[in-house]
Amino acid sequence: MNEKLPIWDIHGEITDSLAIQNCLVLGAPTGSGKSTQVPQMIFDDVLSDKQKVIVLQPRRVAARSLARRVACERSTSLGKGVGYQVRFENHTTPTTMIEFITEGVLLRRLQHDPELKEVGAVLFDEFHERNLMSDLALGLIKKLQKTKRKELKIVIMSATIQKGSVASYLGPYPDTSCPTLNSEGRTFPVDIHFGKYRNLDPVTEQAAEVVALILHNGSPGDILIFMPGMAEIRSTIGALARKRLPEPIDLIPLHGELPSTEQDRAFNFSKHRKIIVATNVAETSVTIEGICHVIDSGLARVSRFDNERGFGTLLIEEISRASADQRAGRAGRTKPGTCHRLWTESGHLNRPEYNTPEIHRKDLAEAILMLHSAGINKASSFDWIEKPDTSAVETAEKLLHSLGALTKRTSNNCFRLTEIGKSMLKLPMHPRFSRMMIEGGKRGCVNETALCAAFLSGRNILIRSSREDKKIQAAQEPFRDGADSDFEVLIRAWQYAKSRRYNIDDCRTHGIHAGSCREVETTFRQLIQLAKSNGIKCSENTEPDRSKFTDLRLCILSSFADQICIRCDTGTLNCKLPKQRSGTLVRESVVQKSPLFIAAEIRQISARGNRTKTLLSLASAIELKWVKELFPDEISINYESEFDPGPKRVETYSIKYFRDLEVDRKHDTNANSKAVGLALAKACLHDWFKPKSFDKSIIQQILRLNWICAARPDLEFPPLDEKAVLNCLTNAFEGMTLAKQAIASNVKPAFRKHMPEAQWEWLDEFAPTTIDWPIDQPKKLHYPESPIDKTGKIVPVELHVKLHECFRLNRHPVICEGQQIVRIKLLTPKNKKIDFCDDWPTFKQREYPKIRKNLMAKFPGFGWV
DNA sequence: GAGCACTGC
Repeated sequence: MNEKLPIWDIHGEITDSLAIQNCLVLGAPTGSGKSTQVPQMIFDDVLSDKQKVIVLQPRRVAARSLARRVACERSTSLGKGVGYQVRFENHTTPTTMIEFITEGVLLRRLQHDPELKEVGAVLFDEFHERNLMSDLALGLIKKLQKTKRKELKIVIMSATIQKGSVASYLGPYPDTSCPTLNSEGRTFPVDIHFGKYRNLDPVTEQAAEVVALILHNGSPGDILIFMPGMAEIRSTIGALARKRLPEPIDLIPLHGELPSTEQDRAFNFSKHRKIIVATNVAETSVTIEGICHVIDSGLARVSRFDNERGFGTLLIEEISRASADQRAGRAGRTKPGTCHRLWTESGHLNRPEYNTPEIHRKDLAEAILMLHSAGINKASSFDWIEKPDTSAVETAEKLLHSLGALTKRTSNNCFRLTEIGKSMLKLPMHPRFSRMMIEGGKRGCVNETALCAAFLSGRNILIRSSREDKKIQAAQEPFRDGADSDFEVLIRAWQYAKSRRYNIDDCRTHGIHAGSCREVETTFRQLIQLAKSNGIKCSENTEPDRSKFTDLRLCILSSFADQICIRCDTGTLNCKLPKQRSGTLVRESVVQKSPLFIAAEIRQISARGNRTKTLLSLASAIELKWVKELFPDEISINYESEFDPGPKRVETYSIKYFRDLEVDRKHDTNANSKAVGLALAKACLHDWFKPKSFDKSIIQQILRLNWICAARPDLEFPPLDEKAVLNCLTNAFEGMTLAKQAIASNVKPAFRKHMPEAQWEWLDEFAPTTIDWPIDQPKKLHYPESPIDKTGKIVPVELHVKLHECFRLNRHPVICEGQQIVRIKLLTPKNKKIDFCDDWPTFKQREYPKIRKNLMAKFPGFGWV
């Protein structure tokens, strides 16, 4: 034990508090010693003998190194009194009393040992990170404490803690929080500088500028720059290389996809000042000693799950204030430091206080399946620390249902675990992948599906090649040759790496990450072993078999059916997907020729100019007949007729749909004459052509009828709205296929049939085409385009007439049995508008005298009275 | 003329 650490200042409070209460929230920043000391305090001073302490860690490295340190402090060997378990590594024995384990391990353990009988306390370390798995684990452990293990201690340890929220969640009664204790950290002060104004230059340039400033000021110490991604790291390094700096520097990129040998450069000694340009890895996963200055772009790529569309997005977002503080803290580990934030102090206040917890950002399918294994079949009513969105739960349940893991129960609207679901739970991965392996068992290709599952759950094994890496691209060519699936490329590349015993140089020249390939083998072996022990048929030879590659693609189809893609054309890589989604196949995919494929990976990313792009990757060519075989009930055929504006004719197709996605279209000669007429009618309304007979008189008829419908709804005329017009035209065009025929046709009889002849006669009475006039011929009436204005009033019918022709008019003209006045548009003798008039006698008396003189002067000889 | 953060069973 190390009693000099700050956490020991509150040792008594911790032990006293846990002696009377079973929950404790402990706020303690980095350097307080909480992760190493608190587990020991609880084991030594709180629990009775033979009760184990479990310490949950979000990362394997942390679990490993903490266990080593604590074992050392207690002078025991690893696995005896103190141990750790992470995936692929178990350094615990029945005598291990303090266990550091990762979150996934705990959730797996809960499946076998749901009561955690030998455990006296569960400690959640780094809880502020709010990983989905730790939220889920906490929910399950809390439930356990409320039911079968009332004496079980729960301790939440966190650097920054959302005030009160965890404590009240764990509170013994509603509205009563569990105790909260705080400890001091042991770090040095960091001087924070904000931008003075909003700088619109790229953050990469700004960061380089700040580096130059620090160097010119002569302030010593290494510099850590936070950027959102690889591209930005590259351009920051470029910007720095172009700058004239007063001293030689060592420029080091640092991100998760870098091979570990290159990552080590950040930790190794350098004779020059180190400038490390890093992604978020350096915020939590990796700690570099000796950093004195942090330059923070304030940005990060954040993945979110789009529940509507069912795929992930990876967009650049502004980090939270808590995250910015965490980044700043990286400058104060060895001595006082500085942090330069490339945003303003007032902008800082607009940022969210904390990052969005994973439960609101991730696909919940795996978590919900785990809840089912704990007997909780209604995820939405589970006691989460923070409830997931209803839509997220529904999306996940739908996916699990479509994978066959859940059946819908009729009563209660709950889902229930199926036998398939139970065997899926035995495999540690996303339900989609486990479903694929189970299908592999049926089709005799477990090895191949397990390998693909390993690729999907691990890091990318191929080095992402940029433009200049022509050599690497050429070296990868043999893996790509003749492949029908991007998984085949990965399998061949992995086989190559394995045959070279993961030699780093051999792999690198072929564009392969040796380390990632090694991990794939470990995962693969674990999956095969689990499959075997769970009764999934495996072949003895674990080498991937080329003759199984077609079956493999069938398995992929069965578990990714909702990610079926069809190419829009051969010229572009644009594709359509079910649910009205679309995306672009990645250039490097080998599936360039197949019109139909499955994309095992879909994600939306930020593209140039604030746009986003949906990328389809890890593609596998499939055949339409496979879809019919696997999903016979989800294929439908529709006969559809469409007007083709090229040849100006209607073409008829039989169209096959998988769900709502068009997957096939064939010309069909068995055209339905009504459907063809409808297609012509639609084309006509879209102004592709106009029948000669569709003239002003018909349009006037439509306007008159619609006007009377609005003015006199009591008369119950049937309106000629768009739908009715379409119907009339459809009838008129029935039996035709060419625009030419339609143009020459007479549409009038079809419109006449819209209502009985007697009704047309009434229409002439109520809404006549003309109105009698004291002199000359009757005058034409103009009916409005839309009979009702914005305020809901009837728009009057208009009469366009020269003012001097009105003098013999005694009464204002009316229509519709005298109920509606006609609005007169008064014109000069030269047809220029003078005014509107809704009451002629009054106009004549009041307004006309005012304009008479003027009219007389301009237009003499028109008998102005 | 374009395009990818980090974990974990």
